[in-house]
Amino acid sequence: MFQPVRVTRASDGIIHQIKESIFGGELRPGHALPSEKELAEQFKVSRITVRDAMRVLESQGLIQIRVGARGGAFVARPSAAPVSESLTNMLRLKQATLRDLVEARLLVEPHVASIAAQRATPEDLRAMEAAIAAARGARTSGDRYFIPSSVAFHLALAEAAKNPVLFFAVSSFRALFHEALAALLPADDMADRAIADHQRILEAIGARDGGRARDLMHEHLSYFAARVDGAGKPARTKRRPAAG
Amino acid sequence: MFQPVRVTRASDGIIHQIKESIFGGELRPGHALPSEKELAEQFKVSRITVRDAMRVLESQGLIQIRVGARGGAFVARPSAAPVSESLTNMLRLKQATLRDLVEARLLVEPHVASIAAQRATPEDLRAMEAAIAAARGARTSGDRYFIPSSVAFHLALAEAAKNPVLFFAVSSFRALFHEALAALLPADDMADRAIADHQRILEAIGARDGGRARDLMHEHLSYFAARVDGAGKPARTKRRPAAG
DNA sequence: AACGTATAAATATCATACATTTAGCAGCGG
DNA sequence: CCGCTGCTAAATGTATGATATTTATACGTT
Repeated sequence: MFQPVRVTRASDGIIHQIKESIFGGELRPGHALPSEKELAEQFKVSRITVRDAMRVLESQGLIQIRVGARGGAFVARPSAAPVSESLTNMLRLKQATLRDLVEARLLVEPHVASIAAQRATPEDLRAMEAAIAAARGARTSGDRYFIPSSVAFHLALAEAAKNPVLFFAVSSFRALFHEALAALLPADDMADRAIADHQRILEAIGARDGGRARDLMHEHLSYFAARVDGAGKPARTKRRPAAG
Repeated sequence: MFQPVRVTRASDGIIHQIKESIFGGELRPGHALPSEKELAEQFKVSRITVRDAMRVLESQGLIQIRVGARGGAFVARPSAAPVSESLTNMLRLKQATLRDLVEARLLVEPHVASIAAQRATPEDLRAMEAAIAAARGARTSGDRYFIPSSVAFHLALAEAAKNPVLFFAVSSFRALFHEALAALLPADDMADRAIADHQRILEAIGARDGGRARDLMHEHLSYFAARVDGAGKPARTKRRPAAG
């Protein structure tokens, strides 16, 4: 019947108020918050309590803290990193398998590719083109780790779908997948195949052929899934001892 | 060429070490960490530094902190809450629209339903059945807010797909959607419709008819999307002033 | 003009003390 | 024997004040 009133922790109240200010638009990305000392005075609490709140806001990716003169807390730009990290943490806790991850990607990314084919702007196409070019450059200069360029392509594609929800989902899935992928030896032929696949997907998107983009993406992911899939290996870089 | 060495912040090192212990399996869900005082001694830092680390770990959903005797930090069970909150934060920052959210759900959930039809265990079916029964009970007792029961059904269904990646995705999407939904007046007929839809989806899953489950889920989501979709309203409960 | 240095502002950390929460126990009374 | 009350200890929450580090900026020297 009655509701508990003021469950401990003053920092929660501070977190809430600052969040409201950010989401309400009073504090926009890039804006500086007052210093810890000033915040402590405004909220009528000690600096410690303010710092607790800042730590949480920072770890959630809402603010960025810089030390030194002209330092302080600044409202952060939206980024997939905290979402991705959060998801990664939970999947590790739950001991999700690579197979689970592959299944999710096969469900989401082909469809995202088809949407991107409908909505990609010229800038999006250029970004994807640039990612492919960077991958080629890295290849010819002998860099065996094509993963960063591969990530750039897929993210540019997800961006082209113009749906932030799907963008964050794709970003998060890929982060974990590539972490696992990087643990394997990156085979040379995989890099070449990836670049060729990306090029064809880009062409389909440029031609506004959503169906073909979807099919190509599905094929692309299936190929790499087969190469990585060690029959349900855990999606974690460090192997646990046998007992597990 | 060279990597920066020891970027400030001792608490980051503590966070890293504790994470490794958790992901490495040395600390399992439910296990208690040493007290702040003991941790401070082990890490050779002050209690403040330890607390900073604890705040971050707690906000990321890796540990849970209880105050009082027998209190302390305990390794948390995997939960979609932190992922969902993270995603919600970023979507608000990016001013994602309900339309974006609906698109993502329409892409993911029908497919999840079809997978669930293949993999649901008897317990899963019972859980879904129980969620529907709870919704009916709440309806007859005059509770207009059927949302919690609706959430329970969809989560039980996502659980039945036996893929933690998809489960977290569905959980996160739904959290934000229902927050927006709750801001509207919950119409009585919507509750009845939802319950009826859920029942039919459950039957399709029970009959192992993945295709029908997918179609029903798509129809279900489309119906509610149409009811909620106010032509691209921001996915946030509090409306910004006109200027925005 | 380039380089080093002092300075100031802010966060990072430390040490200590006190407040608050909460489980468990002991004691009292029925 | 049961149940309530209140004490107590252990842990986190908060406060205070001080020191250490980081870093942009201004200043001065060469």
